[in-house]
Amino acid sequence: MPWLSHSTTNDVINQICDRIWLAVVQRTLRPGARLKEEELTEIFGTTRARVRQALSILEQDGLVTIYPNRGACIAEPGVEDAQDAFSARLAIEQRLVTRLCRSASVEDIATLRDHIAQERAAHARGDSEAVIRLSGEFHMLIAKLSGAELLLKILRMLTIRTSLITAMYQTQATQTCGPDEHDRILTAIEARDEARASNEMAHHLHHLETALRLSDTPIPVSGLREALATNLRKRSP
Amino acid sequence: MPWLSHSTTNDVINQICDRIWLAVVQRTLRPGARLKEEELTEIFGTTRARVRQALSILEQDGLVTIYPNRGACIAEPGVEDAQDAFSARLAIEQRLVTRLCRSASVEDIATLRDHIAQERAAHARGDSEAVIRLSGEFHMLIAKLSGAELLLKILRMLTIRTSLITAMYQTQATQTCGPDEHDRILTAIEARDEARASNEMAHHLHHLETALRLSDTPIPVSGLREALATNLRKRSP
DNA sequence: ACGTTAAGAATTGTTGACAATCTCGTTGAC
DNA sequence: GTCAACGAGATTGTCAACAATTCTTAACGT
Repeated sequence: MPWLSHSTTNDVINQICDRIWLAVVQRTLRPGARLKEEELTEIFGTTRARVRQALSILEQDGLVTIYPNRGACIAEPGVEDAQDAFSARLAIEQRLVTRLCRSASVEDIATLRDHIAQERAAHARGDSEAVIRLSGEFHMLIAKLSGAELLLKILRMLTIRTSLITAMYQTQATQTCGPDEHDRILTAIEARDEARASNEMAHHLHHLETALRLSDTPIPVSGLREALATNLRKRSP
Repeated sequence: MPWLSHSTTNDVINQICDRIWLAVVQRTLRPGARLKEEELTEIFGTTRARVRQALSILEQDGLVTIYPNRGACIAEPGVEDAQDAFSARLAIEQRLVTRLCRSASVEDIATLRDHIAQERAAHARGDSEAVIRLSGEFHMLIAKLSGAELLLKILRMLTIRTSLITAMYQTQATQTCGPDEHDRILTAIEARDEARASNEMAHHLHHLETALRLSDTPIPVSGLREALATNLRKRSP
């Protein structure tokens, strides 16, 4: 259920990381949002040292930016970073699906199919938060099933960037191109057609990227907030 | 001069990370070597908290593994990780050289040519430590010149893995295939021939990997140490 | 009114001592 | 002689108070 076990063995820190990461993915925390240490200690009922460690990890992952002596904020990657991230994702994920075509077991395929079913369900009932989250999880799932620890870690870093970018440059309800494309990828995997799976993945990622590129010039969401109001409080859970 | 600026803004921590990373690259620190916190505090003349932060970062990078309540050691990646790392490096670096073919300035090319000259010099005078270090730096340099922050960070993680693997599974003086192949890559970049540059890079990485794969069955260097003796002291600088 | 400056509040960074855990040599029973 | 329990020493993990920095607010002079 937690998105991904981090490298830390400490449960509390992992929980902090996961919750923040989840909040970003489902748009509860916008890029640029302030993360005060004391606030987090209260929320998670822990000490400031733990929060500090968690923030340090999240900075390594690229989810938050720590301005020395000034605090931590959800990161605001630029368009450059977005292009790099998509570029790298293309390279990594094509390799992942190719590998999965060879190594996927019937259970793996069943797992993926089940996941897509969940996506469809969320899409059908208009639960946009779940759609966004599940859509990202699909790609992480492919990495996890392919069994490559390292590639999973890298893909996580890349997904964080693209998620942030999506949160920043999303004009309106650019539907995250429903589960149909995921289904096409899975079908190719099931048919053990490496070339087709690779192509479908490329098409899918390209689709994602271009959907974002539309809103290239507009200013990031939090730019306004940062420029105008300063004392916004985060909603309490 | 420092291999790569980390994400931290703290100079001391960066220095610790760089020195350890350098020591690993030039085989002063072998995989599996113990890293006691107090020892490091003395060496770098800092506090234990800083050392702890540095170790945490290095763990994120995959250079050290931290065993809870038992201390930190230089990581010992398995052959699986090696294959993944090379696989990812291939994907990333092909993209990097392709990009560099378009964006490289004359100064960039001069920088690369100068670097290869240094490699040749080190190779000529039999300075194997410098050869290993410079050979790795060449790839990082390509990433840096291509201007992609993210890809540089990822390549660093991958290079760490392959360096560790090289240190572990290197049978004898498997010469790190001299600077000639680097030169071929640079020539292709200079000619703006994207396809050829990409191919040369692929060939180069494949060469690196197969040179390692030869010693697949043998046990990692520090496996012996870990299994037999436990109280080895690191040489003092 | 505007910009500047300075004290106070809020927030982050650091330190040192203390607690928890592990390592390893010793002792003792079988 | 072998093995298990034990305890001293060593090493890592945690915490709470203290220090340093930044942000806010308000007063002040021009």
